[in-house]
Amino acid sequence: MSYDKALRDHYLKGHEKYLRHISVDCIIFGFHDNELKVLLLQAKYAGLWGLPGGFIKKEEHMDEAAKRILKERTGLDEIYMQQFYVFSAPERSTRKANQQFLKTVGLKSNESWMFERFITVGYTALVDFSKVEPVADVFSTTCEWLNIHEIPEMLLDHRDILNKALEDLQLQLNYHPVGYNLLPEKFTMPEIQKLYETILDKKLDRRNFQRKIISTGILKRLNETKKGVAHKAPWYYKFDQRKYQKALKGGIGFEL
Amino acid sequence: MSYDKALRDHYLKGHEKYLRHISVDCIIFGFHDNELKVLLLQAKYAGLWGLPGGFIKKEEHMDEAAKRILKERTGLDEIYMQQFYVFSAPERSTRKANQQFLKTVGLKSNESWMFERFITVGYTALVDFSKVEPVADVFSTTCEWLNIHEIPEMLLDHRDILNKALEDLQLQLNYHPVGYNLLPEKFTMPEIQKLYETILDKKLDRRNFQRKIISTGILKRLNETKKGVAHKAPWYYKFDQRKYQKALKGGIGFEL
DNA sequence: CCAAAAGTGTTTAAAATACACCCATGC
DNA sequence: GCATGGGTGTATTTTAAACACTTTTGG
Repeated sequence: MSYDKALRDHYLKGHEKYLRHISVDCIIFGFHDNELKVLLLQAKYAGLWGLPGGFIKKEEHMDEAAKRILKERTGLDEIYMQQFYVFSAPERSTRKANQQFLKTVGLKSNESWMFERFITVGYTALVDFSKVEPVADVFSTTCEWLNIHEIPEMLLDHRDILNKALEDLQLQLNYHPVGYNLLPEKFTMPEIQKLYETILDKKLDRRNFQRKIISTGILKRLNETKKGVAHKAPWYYKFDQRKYQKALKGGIGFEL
Repeated sequence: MSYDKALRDHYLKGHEKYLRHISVDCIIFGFHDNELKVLLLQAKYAGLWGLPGGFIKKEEHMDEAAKRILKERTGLDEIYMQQFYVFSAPERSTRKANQQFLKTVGLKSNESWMFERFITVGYTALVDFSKVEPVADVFSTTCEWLNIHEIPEMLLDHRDILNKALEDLQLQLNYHPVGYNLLPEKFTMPEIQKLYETILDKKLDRRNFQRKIISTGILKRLNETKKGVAHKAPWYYKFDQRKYQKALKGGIGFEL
């Protein structure tokens, strides 16, 4: 099936496979070069950036749909994802944004389920930047990591969704351990501190941070230090998987 | 239009008015006789109890749908409602639960949008028990307040939804002021304390509670005490609307 | 005047914050 | 040997928890 044929098919018959009116949008966070990144797609026709998203199959759990979408864009599997909010303004999915697109596939706006109203559920994922191989979807020219502080204009209400996800992430930080997927297997104390500082967008006291993160018990110090730095070598740590998973469910009580 | 005609119509043509596959369920909490109550409906045919729910009109914001449903069951307007979770298991809305119902309206299960799969969004509301006049919907024989500790068997996954709502409410207590709708216009310190104790399901220290709740600034003490009690008369308080609303948005930081 | 329940204050413990000194490494 | 940045400890402040005595009111 040719590219355009497949696309036409999706527009005309996608509703036989997917639930109408509901979509899922994923906010995929990564951490690299001491910066918080988010994975975005650049739309073919508008040129604007958008969140990786998709639809729910007729017999699929919404959580599974989110994971499937994540896998399609990143190749990653087995990632913890969490819904954080439903965006339901009737004017949020405007047909205007897709007029260009419509022409190319030769459809009228009343011919496709894709131009009906959509309510979207936002999901967040925290992933290992280095393990991601971004893959664009059929609507997009490219899929890339963008610095959280350098986000260009976005499609529809995606900017609002991203902002809400960020807020949510900052709140999550107080209840759930964060970092397992964002950091490499082993990491130093300054590295995990920088991650927290980046997410919270504020400086933290080095010594108090260390005391608190240690007191949660989710870290294990390795018998190994970082080499090749022009100062005292920091220890490597890794997450204690058992306690980390326990904390993911039960929560940890600390504030920063 | 006769009752059965209207119902048949809803089953056959409701999808022209409402979005398919998405519903809203409301967990409406009230406080009375020092007990936390929840407003439930008893289904006509199964006899089981269910949450007040409904659908989203084609051009309606989901928040508006929730408020409309609340109003239909309680008569109340202008109530703060909040989405707390989306329930999306594909097996959650089973046709089996509605077989009895099907017969009475003389429909086959593949004839109505109502028997397709539904994803539901949970909303919570905290309302003034005394102002509610419960009204059953067309699927139910009765609409009543039930004590949170005496909930009978419920429809579908409604018990899970209720449990999640309760958890959410307990968490909310740490961030948002609670009580404006649950308590009468003026109330005493022991009364609001009892409310918090009921929601959290644990005893709180009288003196420490008072100090904390006062320190939030959301209360104003009136120049009036409760009369006719065989002991020292407690002061009446009311909420400082300006600060209460501010705290609703900005949050208040305290734990109990 | 007594029982019941509210008002208020103090002492103690724990947690968060601020801060200072020492140590290892590469240049 | 010195600049850089990490490791560790301690004093201080703030917040939470535990607790006791006094006050008011109806019966």
